[in-house]
Amino acid sequence: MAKKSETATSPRNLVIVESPAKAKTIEGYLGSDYLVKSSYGHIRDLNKSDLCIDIENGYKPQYTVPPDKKDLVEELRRLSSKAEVVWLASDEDREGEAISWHIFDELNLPVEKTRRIVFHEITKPAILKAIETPRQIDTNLVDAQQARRVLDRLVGYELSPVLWKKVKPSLSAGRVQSVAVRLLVEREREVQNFKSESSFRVVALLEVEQGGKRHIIKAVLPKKLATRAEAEAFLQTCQNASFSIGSIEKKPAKRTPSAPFTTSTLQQEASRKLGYSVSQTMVLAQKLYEAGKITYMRTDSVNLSETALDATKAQIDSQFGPRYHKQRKFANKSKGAQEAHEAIRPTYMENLSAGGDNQEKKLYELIWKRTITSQMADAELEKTVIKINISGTPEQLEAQGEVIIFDGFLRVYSESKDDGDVSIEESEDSGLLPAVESGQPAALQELTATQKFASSPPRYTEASLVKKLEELGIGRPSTYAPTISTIQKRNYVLKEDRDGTKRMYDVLTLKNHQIRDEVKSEITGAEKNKLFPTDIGSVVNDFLTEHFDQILDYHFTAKVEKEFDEIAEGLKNWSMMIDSFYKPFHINVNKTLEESERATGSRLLGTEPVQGRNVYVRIGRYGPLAQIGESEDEDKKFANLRKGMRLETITLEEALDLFKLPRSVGAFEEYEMVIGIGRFGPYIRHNSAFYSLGKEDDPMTITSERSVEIIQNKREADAKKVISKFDTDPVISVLNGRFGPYITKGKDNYKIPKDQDPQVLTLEDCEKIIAAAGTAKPTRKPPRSAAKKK
DNA sequence: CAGTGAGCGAGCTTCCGCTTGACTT
Repeated sequence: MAKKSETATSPRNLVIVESPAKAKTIEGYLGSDYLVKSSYGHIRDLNKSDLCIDIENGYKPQYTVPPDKKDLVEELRRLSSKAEVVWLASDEDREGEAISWHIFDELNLPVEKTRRIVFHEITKPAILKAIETPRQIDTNLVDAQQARRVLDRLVGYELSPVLWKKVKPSLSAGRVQSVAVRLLVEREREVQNFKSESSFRVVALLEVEQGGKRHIIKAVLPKKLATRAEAEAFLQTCQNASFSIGSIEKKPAKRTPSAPFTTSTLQQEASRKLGYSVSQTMVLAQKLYEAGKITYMRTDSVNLSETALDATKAQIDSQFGPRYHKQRKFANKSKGAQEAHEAIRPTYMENLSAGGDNQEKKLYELIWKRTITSQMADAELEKTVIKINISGTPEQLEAQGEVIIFDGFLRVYSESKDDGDVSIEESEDSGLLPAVESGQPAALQELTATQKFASSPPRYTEASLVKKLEELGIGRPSTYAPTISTIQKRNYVLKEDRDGTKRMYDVLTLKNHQIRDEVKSEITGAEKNKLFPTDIGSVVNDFLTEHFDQILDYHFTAKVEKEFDEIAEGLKNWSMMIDSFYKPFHINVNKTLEESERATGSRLLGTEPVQGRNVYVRIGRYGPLAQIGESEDEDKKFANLRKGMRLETITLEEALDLFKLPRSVGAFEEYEMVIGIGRFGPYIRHNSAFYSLGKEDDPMTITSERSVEIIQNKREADAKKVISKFDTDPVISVLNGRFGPYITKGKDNYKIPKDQDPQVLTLEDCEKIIAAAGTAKPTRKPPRSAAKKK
């Protein structure tokens, strides 16, 4: 590839796009008369440190070029002054139009040499066509973006300070993040309040004869039995009944592939199939994009270019045969679809594999499969339903079978479903059923009625939250991942695993005309990588929903989006739209600041049994706490809530238990041993030293003897810790650590080379090792506190 | 690191949506 030098033959045309990877591709299509540069997104914005909106003057925004964009803007200024024509080729959506306008405005480009062009796929014909049909900057669309920008700034920068005063410093609120947190808080409450009702599900195994062979059919009773008594009665009816095949029904069915990936569906599938977090998926996709392997990864379009459709067809024809191909054009549901990009797809369908490491390869494979299958034929199935008669009751059992007649797209890929999307019936294995005849007898092998508990609505994962936000029209492909990380950074939300609890359930079995009764156990409610609202998240949410219900409304974004569309169509003036929002909003902000109580999430749990004083929980300066007595009382007592405890769900008993620690378990070597629970778990304090309890020790019941044992074990381990000390240099010593022997000097640690014996190292040996490591970075302890610092 | 829990209030924090780098090994 011949590299163009811009100084040698200064090109007459400067094209500015948003992304450098895109610039590189396009330059290849356009020949030497064109220089293609990237703006790297927006080149200027409202300054962070201030509101930067002139409320008195039609909400005029004050834009600044951020320091890290100064050089870039200067370069674009220089190149554009030399060029004869500047082509502004940012994306064809609201933000893209604004990016072009900001460049135009900031660089003072003369109108006569400026052209606005757009294309929604990066193919040569699309680019050339765009060049042939330039237009002017659409100022209505730009105004719609300014309205969006100004509204978000006003909401974020007026609401957040209310939280600093009324809840806690450094908190934040915004049109997108606050609704995301609300979804989680409300779902968590649904889960907590869920009363799991149980019913009995009946499954029968029946033996039939067909073609001289015996087959087992699995059949279910379509309706669930509400009570144990009903289940028992049903089994009794079946106890001496005879079974026979009733009707047999066959009907064709089909399955249809999904549309190609958008940002949100890619995040969901990568989460379900590969276990990637939302941000992990984006980082990997970015690498594939930069390497030219896939199209742009931040898109809400399901559209494929003509080029891509042709390439996909060719690939299917050669790999699977023409019968497997079916051209499909997918359209976006939202009518105001801002189709700036294509769907996410491989740039070259003939690349079956791509990506630097294993994770990238897996993601690429997912994208390739999803793209290919979107253009493949339906899978054709035959569904069979066999009804089974029971003598002595009109109830029938039902066996379902499904046979794939033609696999179609299933040959490559089957999409997985979110939690809760799959009903129990669908998830059952339903394969081929034997070719029985109506009236034929069936012999009951076994019939069970199993108690099943209804499950609560599922907690959100990162990806399912993104899905929900997208459904509500909240947030954009470029912000899903950052939003998810913001609400975690603010400590509104925690992503974690939770252990389930044991639950007993009844199983009634009918076999050999005998009914047997069993109690079995199962683990329920275990969660992996789910989002849980924290106490602070819930308190902030309740405060905001109480005082700013308009902003927290799930349809607020949809409502303002409609107005932005009207601005874009020239039907509405943007600053008037903002004004009619801001005036009442601002009054409400001031009213809330003046009138509302501090939000602490305080709850009165009950009274403590000895003196009958009130027991509260609330958020204190250092987090959630329990309190005995009134805040005015001199002798009130406090205790921290422990990890996993929540203001909303803690009981009086659990709160009272918190006050039982620290407690003394007697004396040892003339010092008291005190049991407590600190930041790092349960401990024994003895002679101002701390000893951690083992996992098997319960701080409430641990004995004096066991405590002494723990202290002595720790002392022994510490004694083994020091291998050598040197009198001449007390800073240096050889120690035994978690990862084996090492040398320590002050705060720095050094590895001991494998060929040296740690036991016999002299001070000189140590100094040599340190000097050898000298220029290299010493192995440091992981910076634990770094994340907590502000 | 194993506490604290308010208070005068300095000076700080904060939004959403475009897009990638990089102090070094």
